Amino acid sequence: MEMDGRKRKILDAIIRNYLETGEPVGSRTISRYTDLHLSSATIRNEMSDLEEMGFIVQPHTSAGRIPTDKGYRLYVNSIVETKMQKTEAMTSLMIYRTNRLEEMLKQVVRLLASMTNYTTMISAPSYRGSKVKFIQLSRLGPRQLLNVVVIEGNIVRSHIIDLVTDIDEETVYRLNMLLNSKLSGLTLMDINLGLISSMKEEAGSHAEVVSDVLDTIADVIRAETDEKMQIYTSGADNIFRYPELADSTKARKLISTLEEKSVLVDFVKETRERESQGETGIQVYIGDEGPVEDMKDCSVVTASYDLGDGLTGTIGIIGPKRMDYEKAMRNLKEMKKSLDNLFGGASAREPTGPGDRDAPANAGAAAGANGAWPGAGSGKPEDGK
Amino acid sequence: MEMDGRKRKILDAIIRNYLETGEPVGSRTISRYTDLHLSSATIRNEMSDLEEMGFIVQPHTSAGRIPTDKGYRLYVNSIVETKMQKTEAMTSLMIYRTNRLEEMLKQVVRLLASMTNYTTMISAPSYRGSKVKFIQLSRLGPRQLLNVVVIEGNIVRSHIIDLVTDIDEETVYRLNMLLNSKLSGLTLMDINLGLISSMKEEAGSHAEVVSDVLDTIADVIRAETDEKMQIYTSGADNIFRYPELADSTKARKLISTLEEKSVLVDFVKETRERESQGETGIQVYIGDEGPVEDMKDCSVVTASYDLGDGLTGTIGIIGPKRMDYEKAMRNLKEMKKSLDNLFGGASAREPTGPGDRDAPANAGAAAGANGAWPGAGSGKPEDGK
DNA sequence: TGTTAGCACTCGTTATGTTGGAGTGCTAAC
DNA sequence: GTTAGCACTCCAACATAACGAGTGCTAACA
Repeated sequence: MEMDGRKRKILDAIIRNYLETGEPVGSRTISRYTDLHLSSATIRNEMSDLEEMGFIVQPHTSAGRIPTDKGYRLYVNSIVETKMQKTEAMTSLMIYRTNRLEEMLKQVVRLLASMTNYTTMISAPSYRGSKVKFIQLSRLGPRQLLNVVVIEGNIVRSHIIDLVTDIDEETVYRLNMLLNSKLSGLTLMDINLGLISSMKEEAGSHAEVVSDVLDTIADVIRAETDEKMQIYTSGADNIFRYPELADSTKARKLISTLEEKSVLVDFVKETRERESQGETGIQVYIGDEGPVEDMKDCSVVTASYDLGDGLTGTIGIIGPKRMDYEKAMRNLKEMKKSLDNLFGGASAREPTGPGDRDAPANAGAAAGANGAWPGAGSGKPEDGK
Repeated sequence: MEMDGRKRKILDAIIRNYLETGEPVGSRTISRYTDLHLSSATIRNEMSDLEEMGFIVQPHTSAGRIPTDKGYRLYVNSIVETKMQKTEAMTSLMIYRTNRLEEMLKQVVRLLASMTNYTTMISAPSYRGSKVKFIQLSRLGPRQLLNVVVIEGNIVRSHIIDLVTDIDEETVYRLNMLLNSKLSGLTLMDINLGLISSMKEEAGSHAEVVSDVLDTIADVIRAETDEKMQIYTSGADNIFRYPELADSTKARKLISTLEEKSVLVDFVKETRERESQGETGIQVYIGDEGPVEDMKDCSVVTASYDLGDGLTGTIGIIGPKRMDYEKAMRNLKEMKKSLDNLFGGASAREPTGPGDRDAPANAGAAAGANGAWPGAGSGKPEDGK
């Protein structure tokens, strides 16, 4: 069967109507909703065809039609093709100046939730590609060391190491030399367990201490793997806006899934995967298309963001299948843009401000410290209600 | 009206039965449920009295009775008096050895949720009473410093500071001396803004640098105030086990409250408050008794834990009013004990090997990792716009 | 050949009884 | 003081009916 323009229009009308009401939509509604000026009978015929083609279904006999995943997919694709080309101007972020990336992420995700009235998620940026800049051991006591690792992008990780044997300042000094010469400049991915064990051998007389230190560093690396990826969510209560998700069985599963953020990592992975395969921009997972079984009644829209210095993460919107895809994608796109530019996207650098912005590695800290959020100013959640 | 033993037994029976079923309980049920061997008619008379006294109510005429907050309160008090005296042996924590305090807290709260089938919360330990142990500035570049603050209990906070003017190693060294001599040994509460500003004056030629550094430290302190207190929750989906909380309006409010963890801080504060007033052990908030308006259909059971070194926090169980108070209090008490002993209750302090000591040390580091993100103000927050 | 009007039919929703049971309060008898 | 009995209330469950939305089909029409 062929998909002609009229069928297309009718399908669009059905979906759009269903997005608004959440109720199955009948032929009569469409007959007047569209500018096609067709009688309900004709529409019925077409709907019958569309059902046969798999774009819509009846929840039960003699009810209106609702879109299938396949129908949604077509709709989303058409949005991507048409509307998304003319990207609108970025609305500026209403993010208060904060000191911590963590707070910033929470605010972003909260803002997005209040803008869209959907549940939202964001993954903390992972910096697998970033290089080790500086390692320092300090002696806190005869058997206690402070280990600080600074990574490109000015990420700092610090641990305290308790030793079994005493250690003196001299040894600490030599260890510092060894660690910096061996490890700086390498990415966290480069510092694999193989390298670490070979370094342990080289360590000679202080093998034990080195071993402890390296184990700690290995912990740092391990802590940044996918399994431990930090994910923040917001607006979980929004699912109660949509009756089809709000019945207690489904809601419970969803809440549980959102709380157990580990499964959300699958969306981050999947998004990263797709992006690496050339698909770029906004990803849409409709129902079963997503990697998470318990979210098959939902659609998820995701995008990757890039803070620079290899710090990339994923931000997403989770809603019912009848979510307002267009708005969601628009909001997400804007948010992505804001994040991409946060720490000095090439065009967004402002030469004003006290900080030394020249060194690229500086950008993150400088921007954050000086509160030079791009376009801090107006920008309202659209359509609160 | 007097509260005699029989009334007491009947009230107990009513409450216990209601805890199990969630349904209003009638006189006939009680007549057989108890070992009083009274007819339903007699029970009815007594129930009528109990209602007059305010311990139970009828949800509607000719329904059974359900406990009021006052009734619950009496019941809880009786548990405290009788059962809780013989504290049972602590069941050992099924917590995997983890490197990060954060992970540990999440596991605790998850474990407690799965044990009780209620929603649970835990506040990250605050260390307001802890002393500064060690401050270190390291020079990363001509205008960039790494600032590490170690606090008693091996909490580490590190920030990167971007300066407006260049700084040399010599100055960094002198600054280190100044900071350590002035600040170590003081608690975070002692280091108030007054002290900081007086130090700024003393700084002399490097006033600007000192100012930057001290501002950063001030930020660290500020970041540890109540408003920023970290709270973890788990088992939010458990509210759907209890129909009286699961209708979409209430559930939505609750989910929203749990997500917006900031209001949960009120429970932490309240618990701390009560403890400082001599009340000790387990706190129970029934309905309105708690500080949070949106949780008036819930009861909350809380306890403080103490990891040692002044690191104290609060752990709590959130459930319906008909929660199994006895079990909740028991579980909470055990969990509290486990936490109190975790990092070496007096007896457990022996250094039995590096493994044991790892936990506390790294726990601190984890907290440090959180604060490791750049963005502690570099001093001159001229707002970019 | 495509479009439309009309009609019978289905099915979910809502409103309206109807009934049974659980529970109460009251009273009188033990 | 306790109990049995009775009338009454009210909820929950069920059945029934009315209604409306929507469909599929057929026949008529342009």
